[in-house]
Amino acid sequence: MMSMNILEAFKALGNPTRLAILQNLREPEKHFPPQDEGDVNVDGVCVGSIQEGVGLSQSTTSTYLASLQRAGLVTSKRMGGWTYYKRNEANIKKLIELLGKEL
Amino acid sequence: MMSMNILEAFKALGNPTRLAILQNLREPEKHFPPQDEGDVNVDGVCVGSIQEGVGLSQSTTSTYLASLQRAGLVTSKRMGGWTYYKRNEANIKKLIELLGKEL
DNA sequence: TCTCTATATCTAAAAATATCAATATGAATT
DNA sequence: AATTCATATTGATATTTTTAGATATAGAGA
Repeated sequence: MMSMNILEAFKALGNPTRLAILQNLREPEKHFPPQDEGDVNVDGVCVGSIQEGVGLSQSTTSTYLASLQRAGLVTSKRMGGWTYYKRNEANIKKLIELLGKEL
Repeated sequence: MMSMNILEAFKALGNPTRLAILQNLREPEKHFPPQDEGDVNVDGVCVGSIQEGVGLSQSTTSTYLASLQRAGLVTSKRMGGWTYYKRNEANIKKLIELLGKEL
């Protein structure tokens, strides 16, 4: 299990789009359309759907998701041609606990 | 009382120096020298002492402190020629609670 | 008033980030 | 194998952040 790093998490979330992505992923079915393959609640949301939500280019969206993943805030799962991203709830919880202690 | 903004807090703390300043201010007497006027625990720490700790220029240190203050994470008090900065514990608590709910 | 001393602000340069278009990759299908 | 679709990566530019030096300000004391 990844050990969370406060600074890296802050850097990733200090951007309005990346913060919004993580927050929207709290209630996937509320913010993203249903998917043919993969349940948004179970498997995560594909990059294309996330891109529509944020209104930025495909490449920027992909880069942002990679950044959130490096910070340990989301996980990705490849299924066929799609990549599904979802929140890493365990790490987010860990981060909040860490903040309570060290911030 | 200022209402905390998650994004602004993340932006301010997504910098290693600013994060370290806030963390060092948790235990002022452990990280900063005693002051002739003003108790580091009660009144806060003057800019000069904070600057020594971070090893950056006076102007940068002052700018960083202003940024932390705009984000609601510290307060400042002017006494004579010195400005003393201390943590805004109420807002920091509020921020952590907000993160627990909204992040 | 003149001069220190501490801090804030202004200006400018260098470094990092944001962002997109183009291209590459990889899986599924024809 | 050629095509298509979704995503990742690369290359390039625009914007923001970082950072320091110079200057301004304000209080304390000679």
